[in-house]
This record gives sequence, structure tokens and C-alpha cells, in this order.
Amino acid sequence: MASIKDVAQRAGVSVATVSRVLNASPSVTERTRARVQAVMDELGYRPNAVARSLRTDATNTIGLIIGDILNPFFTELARAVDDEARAAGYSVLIGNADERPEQQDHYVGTLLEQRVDGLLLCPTAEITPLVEDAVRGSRPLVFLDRTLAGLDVPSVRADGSAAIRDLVRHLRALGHRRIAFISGPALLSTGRERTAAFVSALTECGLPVRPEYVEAGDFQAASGRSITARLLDLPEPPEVIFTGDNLMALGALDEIRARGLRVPADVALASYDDVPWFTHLDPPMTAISQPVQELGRLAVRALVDRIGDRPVRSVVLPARLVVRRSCGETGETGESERSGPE
Amino acid sequence: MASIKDVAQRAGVSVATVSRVLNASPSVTERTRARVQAVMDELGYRPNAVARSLRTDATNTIGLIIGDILNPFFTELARAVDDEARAAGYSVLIGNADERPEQQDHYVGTLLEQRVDGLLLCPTAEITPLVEDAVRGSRPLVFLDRTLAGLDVPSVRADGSAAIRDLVRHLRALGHRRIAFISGPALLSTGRERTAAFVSALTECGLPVRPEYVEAGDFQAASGRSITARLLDLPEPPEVIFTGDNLMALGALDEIRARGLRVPADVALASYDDVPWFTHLDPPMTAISQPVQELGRLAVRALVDRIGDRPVRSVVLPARLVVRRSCGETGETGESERSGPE
DNA sequence: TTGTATGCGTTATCAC
DNA sequence: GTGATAACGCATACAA
Repeated sequence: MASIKDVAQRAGVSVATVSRVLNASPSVTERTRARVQAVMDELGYRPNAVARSLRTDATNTIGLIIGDILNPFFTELARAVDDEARAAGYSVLIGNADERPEQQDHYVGTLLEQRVDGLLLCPTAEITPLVEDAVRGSRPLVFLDRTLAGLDVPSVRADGSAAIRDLVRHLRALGHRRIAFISGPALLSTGRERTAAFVSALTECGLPVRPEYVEAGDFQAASGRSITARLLDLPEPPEVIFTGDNLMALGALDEIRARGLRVPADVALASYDDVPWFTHLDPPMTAISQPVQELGRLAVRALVDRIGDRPVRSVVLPARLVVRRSCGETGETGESERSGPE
Repeated sequence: MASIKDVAQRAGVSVATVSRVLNASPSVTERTRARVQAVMDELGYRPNAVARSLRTDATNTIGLIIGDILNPFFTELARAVDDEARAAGYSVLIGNADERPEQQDHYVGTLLEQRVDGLLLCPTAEITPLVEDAVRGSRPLVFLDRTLAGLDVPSVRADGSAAIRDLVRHLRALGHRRIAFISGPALLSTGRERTAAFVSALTECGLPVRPEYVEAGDFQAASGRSITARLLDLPEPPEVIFTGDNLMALGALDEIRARGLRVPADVALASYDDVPWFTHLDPPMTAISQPVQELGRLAVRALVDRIGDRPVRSVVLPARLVVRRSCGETGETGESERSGPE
């Protein structure tokens, strides 16, 4: 590919002048600027970002490591991040951790080697050596969706506690008492928080906390299915199964369907996360919706601020309950939101 | 961040030796290798991929530009590409064209500037100047899923003609005669091919081709919805609506639901693409499934071959019909595949 | 306004 | 087996 030298030679100027044209320096005659530009077009010249980055020590790229690219929650998040980053002049490099710490580390490693200007991380499980390196090496880092305790890293995430409380109250009002929760891994902040919120909502509503009704999956469909099977095989199965994310809801549906059971007559269902197709289930799924767009937007802003050495503070946004009909709701045709207590 | 110089100095060797350790050169004593390695660990040294790439003229990355990151078909594809690429020692940079030619060009441009070793492109619409540049600049390029005529670029894609013929026969056998098709943009190879296959399948089955029953959407949900509305408002609405991709099926469902219509009693539905949640619709969606994993895998192999200057030929894989119950199928409890004529 | 020269971090070529 | 050193493509301080 043509380099700056080729352009310079062909335009009869020095490489410095070409560089000035590239960077829109004011100190260059319109006349020469035009000539250089013409040569660039003629040669189909594209500046070498690799060389430029080496020189300027900035790549104008940020890394985004998501938990699972097959999870619509994360792809929506990626989309929001990408849009906001582009608007801020950054390109986004997406890494798919596939919920595996070692694969997360693989991406932290390569993105660090690629010298991204900053890193957005949805941490998978525990603190890994590479993540510590990143923090230590003072690469701008922001946690997204999930957070890791014990590290001085700002985070942008949603808090579902209020929405979970709303959900439990809603279920209670519908007459349900035996509510099971398929939570996420205890190693993930999202897993822990949702479990804690569920348990405290239960007690708050005067419902007993039955240990056999709370089990941690891994945020993937298969675990949702196997745990649902176990729950349904209980001597006293739950009336409602609440899943900690949308993929485990898919797994739960698989199992329910395989057994020829009906929702909500045989077992009611609700899910954390809201995704487009939940609307089209029969019955439509009652769910907890996260402000995905905002999360992505704010995370990018926080990271860009950190890159620019401006102060950043963590942000927590509320999730909200979206009532549909998978829990035995009646008399309602559409859906409605409940943000406050009923 | 620590550089090769810091390591060299601290280990009491030259940068050349450190470089040799980095590249596992045999000509270095185990003793010094160990010492250098120790210093690297101590400093948390990560080689600068930017500098290395500048020197070696290889980034060990490939670019992947997909049509729409919110489309599960493309995320599955991205996942497959990522897995295969990593196995081959490459990192993948994902760009989301969002079905917009100018955004596709944005990514072609930045990925070219980043000097990716090769590019996997699911072309959005027509040939753009930048794509021509890429071809001209002889950057290894492979088309994925979609192809562009008039360019000497290998492609990896699925052919749905046989599956579409199977579908039309299947519908015919079920007694349907008025079948509408919401196709993709005529500018896309996938849009054109599926339309052509549909039309020829119709005639082959002795069914009339009614122009008002064939309209092109843009592969996004909104267009699926609006075209469905138009079809249902026709004096003689179709008995079956077949959508050209899964997002437009989502849009069609939105409209059908909004009208309080039932599938398949009021209108039958089938979709190109098969996605996990199709199983959980009521009734489950009859669909055409593409060999996504294989497409991703083969595309990476083709691109790696091109990068290595090995000869490459285009590959076309067959899609297949998956019969479920959204078209009025009866007496079947599960799903079944029809690869041949009935 | 433009050109010359230096260096960014690495690899590779040549000596020793 | 190891060490100087040039070069990759670009941006920039300094000179002209």
C-alpha cells in the first residue's frame, strides 16, 4: 500500500508537508494542500494507523469485552457502546469472553497489546491477573454491567433491587407464594446482587426463603434448563420460576415445553432482562428491563473522561419491572410498567 | 508501560536478546532466557503490538464487517468466525454496518487503516468506492453470506433455493395457494436470490406469481411490520407470509399481534433464518436454517488461505427447511427437517 | 510556508 | 550466543 513517502515524492513535497495535510495543519498553502490531496486520491492512499499510533501513543480505539456475544443483552449493549464511541471519535474492538475467565484474559491481553486507549470490561467471575495488570498499568478501565470488588475502578451498571422487589410484590398480589429464583453465578456482582435482592424482597413480603428454591446457574441457557428440571422435580415444586437472565429463561422454556407444561397454568415464569422476542411468547413474558442504551452511553463517556484524565464517578441506573402475562396476570391486554409499589 | 528497552536494561542484556526471547528464538541460552523472562514478569511487560506490526507488516488481526449486530444470524456468524480465527492465531475486529453502506464504508476504511491482514465482509448493498479500493489494494478479502457481482472476490455463503422450493411445496401440500414473500433489498445478493428462488418455486408448483405478494423490505423488523400491514390490508390477503429474514419475521409478528390475529388460523408464517427463540413461539416457527457455524469456519479458512497466498475458491452451502407448526402443520408434535422433495 | 531530522518499539541484518 | 544498528510510517521540533 502507498505510504506517505510515495505521496510526497509524487506531489513533489516533503513527507512533513503531506503529514500536515493529513492533520489539517493551518500552515499549508491551499495550493499545495490541493495538490497533495489530489495525489492521495489518485493513489488511494490510506494513512497507516499503526505507524501513527506508534508515534502519537494513541490508537483512538477502545476495547469492549462482553460476557457473551450470543446474549442479546450484550449485543444491545455493544451496539450502544459502538454508537456512542464512534460519535466520540473512537473505534471499538469487541472481545467475546463467552463467560469464561480465561477467554476474558485472552482479550484483555491482546487488547492491551494492541494498545487500546481504554477498556470497557464486563468482568467474568473473579479478578484475574491480567485485569490487575491493566489496573496497575493504569490503563483507563471502566467496568460495565458487572463490577469487581476491591479494585479502584469506576463502574456503570443497573441496579435491579427495586424492580425485583416490585416483581415479588406483584407475584404476591397475584396469589403466588412459592417463588423460585435461578440466579447467576455468585462470583458475578450481578449474580450476587439479584439473589440478595430476591431474598430480601421475599422476607419483606412475609414469604419464607426456601433454600431449595434458589440456585445459581451460569447465565447460559443450558443451566436454566437443568435447574428448571430440578425445581419441577421437587416434592413441592414452585409456582413461579424467576430467571436471572434472558438466556436461562430460554432454557427454562425448553424444559417446560419438553414436559408439555403450560405457562402460567402449570408454572409461572418471569425473567431478568427484557429482549424483543419476549413480547411474542405465549403468554408474553413478564420481565425486568435494564436501561441498556443508557448504560452503554454512560460507560463510553466515563471511559473517555478517564482517558482524558478527567474525574469519573461510578453510576448506577435503576432497572424496571415490565408486567405482561406469564405470571397469571389477567384482564390486561397489553403490558404495563410498575416502577413503584402497588 | 514498560518497553523492550526497560526489560533489556534491567536484565542486563541488549534489546535484541529480549526480542529473541519474545520470539522464542532457539539461539539464546536457557539461562539468559530465564533471566529475561523473570524481568518481564516482574515488570508486567506486554509487547507493543503496534510497534511489532509496523516492523513486520502483519497485525495478526482480521476484520469482520457484519450487516447488523442486533440480528442473531450475524452474531452467531461472528461467534463462529471469532472461534475459528482465534484457533488460527488471529484476533477479530468486528464492525457493525447496521445495514448502511456509509457505515460499512466507515469500517472498511478504519479497518484498512488499522492494517488488518484480511477482511471478511458481508456487503451491504452496492459496491462502494472503499470496497473497490480494498480489492484494488489487493488486501485479502472474502465475502461472507452475501456477495457482490463484478468483483473478483471469493465468497462463502448459503444457497436457500432448494430449501425455499421445499417450503413452497410444503405449503402447497398443506393446501395454501396465496403465499406472500417479504424479501430483502434487491441490492443484496441474498435479497435477490431468495426472491428469484421463491418466484421459480411458485411457478414450479403451478402457483401464480402475484406482484402484490412480493415486496422488498430491508432485513430490519420495522419493514417486516409495515409490509405485513400492507399485505393484510389487501382485498385478497395472502394465506401465508414468508419473511426473508428473522428480524422481519419479528416485525410481522408485531403487526399480526397488534391486529389480534392468530397464527396460523388467520395467517400462516414462515421465515428465512432460524433462531433459538423460534422454537418457543406459539406455534413454533417453520423456518429455513442456514449452516452458520460452517459458514463462519469456512470463511476464516478461505481468508487465511488468501492471506497466505494460497488459492481459494468460493463455496456455497445448502440451507435446509425446518418444519414446525406456524403454517398449519398438524399431527406433528416436534419439528422435522425436509431436505428433499416430499 | 516548507523541509530536515529525530524518535516512537519492535524485528532483522549484520558483526563479533 | 549476543550486541549494535537500520528500518518500518508517521508526527513534530527546529531550521530555513
